[in-house]
Amino acid sequence: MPVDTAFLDALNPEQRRAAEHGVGTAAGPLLVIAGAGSGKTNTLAHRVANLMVHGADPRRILLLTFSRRAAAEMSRRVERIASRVLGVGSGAVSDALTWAGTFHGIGARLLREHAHEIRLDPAFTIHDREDSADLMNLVRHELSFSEKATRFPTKGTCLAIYSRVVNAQGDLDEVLKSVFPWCAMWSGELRQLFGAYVAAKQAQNVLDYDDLLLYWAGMMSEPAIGAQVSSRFDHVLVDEYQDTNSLQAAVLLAMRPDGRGLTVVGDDAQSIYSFRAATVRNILDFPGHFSPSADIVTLDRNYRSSQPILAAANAVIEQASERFTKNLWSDRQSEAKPVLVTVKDEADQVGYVADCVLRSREAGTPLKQQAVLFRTSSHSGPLEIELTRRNIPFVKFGGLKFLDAAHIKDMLAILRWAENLRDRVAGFRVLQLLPGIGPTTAGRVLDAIGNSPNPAWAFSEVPAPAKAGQSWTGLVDLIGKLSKRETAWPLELAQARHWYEPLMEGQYEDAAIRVADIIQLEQIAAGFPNREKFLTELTLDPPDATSDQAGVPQRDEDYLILSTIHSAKGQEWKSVHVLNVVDGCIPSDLGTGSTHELEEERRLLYVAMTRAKDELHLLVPQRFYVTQQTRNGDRHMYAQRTRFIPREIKAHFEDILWPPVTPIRSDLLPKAGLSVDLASRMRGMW
DNA sequence: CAAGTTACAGTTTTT
DNA sequence: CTGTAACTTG
Repeated sequence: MPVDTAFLDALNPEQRRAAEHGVGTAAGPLLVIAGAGSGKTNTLAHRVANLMVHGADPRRILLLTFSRRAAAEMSRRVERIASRVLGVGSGAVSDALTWAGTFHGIGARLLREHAHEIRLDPAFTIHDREDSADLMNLVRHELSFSEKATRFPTKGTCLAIYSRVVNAQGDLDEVLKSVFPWCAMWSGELRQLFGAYVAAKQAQNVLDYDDLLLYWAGMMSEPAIGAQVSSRFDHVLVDEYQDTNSLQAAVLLAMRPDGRGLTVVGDDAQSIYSFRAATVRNILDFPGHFSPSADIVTLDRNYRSSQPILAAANAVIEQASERFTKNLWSDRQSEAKPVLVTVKDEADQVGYVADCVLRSREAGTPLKQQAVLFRTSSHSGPLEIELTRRNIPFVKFGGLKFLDAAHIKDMLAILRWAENLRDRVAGFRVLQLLPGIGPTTAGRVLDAIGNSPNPAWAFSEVPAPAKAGQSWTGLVDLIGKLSKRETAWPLELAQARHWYEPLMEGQYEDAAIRVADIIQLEQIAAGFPNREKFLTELTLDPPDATSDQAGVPQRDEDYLILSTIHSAKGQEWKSVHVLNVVDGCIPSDLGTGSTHELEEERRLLYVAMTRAKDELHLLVPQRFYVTQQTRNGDRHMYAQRTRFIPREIKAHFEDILWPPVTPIRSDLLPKAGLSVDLASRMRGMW
């Protein structure tokens, strides 16, 4: 049957090649190297649509993206293209494209569906990083490692080591030597700790982030089950492949051992997640995994940025010691070079950004089309204050989240404990909400429950601890009801709130605000079909924006975007400001240890710069505030322009000083000007 | 011995 | 504007 593929005419030849690759017959593996702004999402969406036009079943297409937001965007685009061509009603396509999500999210779903085959209780709950660290801490104390004469690594470090070993599929001693050399002396203890940690997770029926991948990989390595799982899909497409780690690659290869129907898309120049064990080797080694090896399509035409912005970004990435992709090109001519703005300090930096944002808005660029990016979340603090002062609405991505607030975590812990009474971290938190119950008592109660075959019953039988007040019976009652699912979702939350509210009033001064947050949580909960889905999705992909008004952004209003560079991945704006383009921030002084880390910082600047379409401002404060770890407290530091923009490439930028200085006539104030200048330079040397 | 209280230091990036 | 450490109190 002839198929109408006129919709592919909108693509350029390379994009079209990617979209049409191996359609119809069983397609061989395909690697798409897609530079920044090269229409990657669009190409992938066209490919999916084209597969469907040629008869692929959307329910048998697995689409692995890096966030739920990216998955939603992809579904939306596929929907728009495919519904027109296939002539089906609105929503029909994206509803059928059900297997779109992150590796972790898809892993969780597959594990629940196949739980019985791998002897896993499908009611498992998922620990986020902090929960995992708490459990690690519990185990660490049980093994008395906290009482070592020389300091044992903290819970966070222990978890980081564990996670690294799992995700990089490495050997503990190797990982210690290369990434955590200062912990190498603890190798034996760590091994013991991790063993106990794994045992604790299993006893409590909880999985951490890494387990979602690890169990998935394990499941795939059982020939019978693996074949069954992979046979559920005809096509597997992976976005942002440069940011996957070795464990994810193993899962992927197990899903498509011969590479049939497999497409991966990525850009090694934008690899910025190696701290999460992502390895650029994945994308480089991809073609060679198969025979014949995978086809490669390179998209190097940039549709996003103006030529001068692109030239500057290329100049930055060109200094990288190792590179695989070609320079991007664009025919979006423009006179405006990116601007390198030198300002005195952070206060001026913030003033410049606010002025500039408002000016652009007056000139017709809505706030939503503008973004301010920064290396670390805390760098935006002063800006947030200034924006609030000037009444400029904004939404911040990355950093502290709605879910991180203590009262929200309390509520979620109640739900999670009810979902899985063996989840010790959740129970530990909930029990200690009661006045008079501390770690020891909570631990005793949990022991009584955990050892019982019927935890819910065991909990109702636990004698009320002497010091716990009347709230005790309330809690037993609440957990009983919730775990028996006597209340319809999402009313459970209101029920939990009624128990929690009085306790909160004793605990917090601002209880009223916090109650409002919880009510907001209830609204979010209403968007999920049930408790399990709610808890799973929320831990795997928490709402990542915080606005000045806590919670969700005001829908209709215009607002400025603030984002960490990491969270800006895949996005674009007309005008972009990057804060603190200064050695110590970019590269972060924590990231200059190895050339490996340094190269990643360089790519980070590249990613930030390539988000801009028409206007790009890099801010260089000469003096900035650091919070010094130990002695002397906070102090100012004299900063230098980032080493990634050396003198040789400065010609790509327009250099300006702000606020503009009116030239001082040298015959009037020569000495004062000179001495100030020298003094700061002297201090700047140290 | 366990809980509560106070003091104090600490802050990359994220599924 | 939080988590931990040391101290005080029941």
